[in-house]
Amino acid sequence: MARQKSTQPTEVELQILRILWEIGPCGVGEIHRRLQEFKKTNYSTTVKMLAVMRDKKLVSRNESLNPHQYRAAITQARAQKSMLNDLISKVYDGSAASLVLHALASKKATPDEIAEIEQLIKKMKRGDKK
Amino acid sequence: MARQKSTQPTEVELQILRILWEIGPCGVGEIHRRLQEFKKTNYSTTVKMLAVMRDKKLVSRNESLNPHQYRAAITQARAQKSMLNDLISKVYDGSAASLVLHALASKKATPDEIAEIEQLIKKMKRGDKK
DNA sequence: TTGACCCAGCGAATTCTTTCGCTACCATGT
DNA sequence: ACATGGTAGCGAAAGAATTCGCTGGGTCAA
Repeated sequence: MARQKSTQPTEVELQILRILWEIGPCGVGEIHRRLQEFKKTNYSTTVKMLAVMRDKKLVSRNESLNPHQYRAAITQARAQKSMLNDLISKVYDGSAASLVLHALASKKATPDEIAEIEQLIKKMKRGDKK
Repeated sequence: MARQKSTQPTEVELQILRILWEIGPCGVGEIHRRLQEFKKTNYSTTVKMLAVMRDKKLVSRNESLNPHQYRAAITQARAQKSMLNDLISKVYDGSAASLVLHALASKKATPDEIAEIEQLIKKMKRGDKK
């Protein structure tokens, strides 16, 4: 009688994934060193988290190398989409549009980014017409 | 030596908040009944969750009424924004624009919503110019 | 009064998450 | 051979989230 595992990566798992996404496959040492930049946790903790994440299939590792080399088992884009869809359904009642409005209103995008968004919207409108 | 409280409402808390946002202030019974539509948890559980949420200031209640009347202590818009910003910083490296692109690409918006988004973008561009 | 029923709450149990202590295995240099 | 330092892992502890059992309060009708 308790809670069920979330389908999404947790806080710390996400921090580790972000490191792997940024620098690519590497050993525990490197991951730990990066983690230290904003967390003061023990080396054992990092090793353990990686073990847990292996159980959850969030990372895989190559044991033939020494030290063992870890790599993210999911792409950043896929994780982002998954978490975004989660948020949309759980907090925005499935309305992606109202989320977009909030996002645009609160954080300002660069002109380039705005242009990109406009392009996408044009494309969507064409798609709708047909 | 463990994890720190998240600043965001949890899964169940969110479900309860959504009920309160939708139907407005009400007693535990009503909340529990709505909750049952997609969760088969005990009445005690609902009461307990509301107690926890009161500790966290997510809800408040009026005890002079009988049964006690609960109301959300945060608005839906505020919660949405807060969780959205969380997601942007944690998973999108602070780039609201790339989140917007994902959101628009994966979920389709209605023409009306797209028009609204276009309006906002126009407004932003004018703002930038000045 | 007694039973049925809703309301309220405490404290414990369970599961997930995060953390670490302790142990041990290599290398490499002294 | 022995200390040193990076690597690896297990098992336990602590905290957070979620669940419920049990208890006791009212109200209302038979």
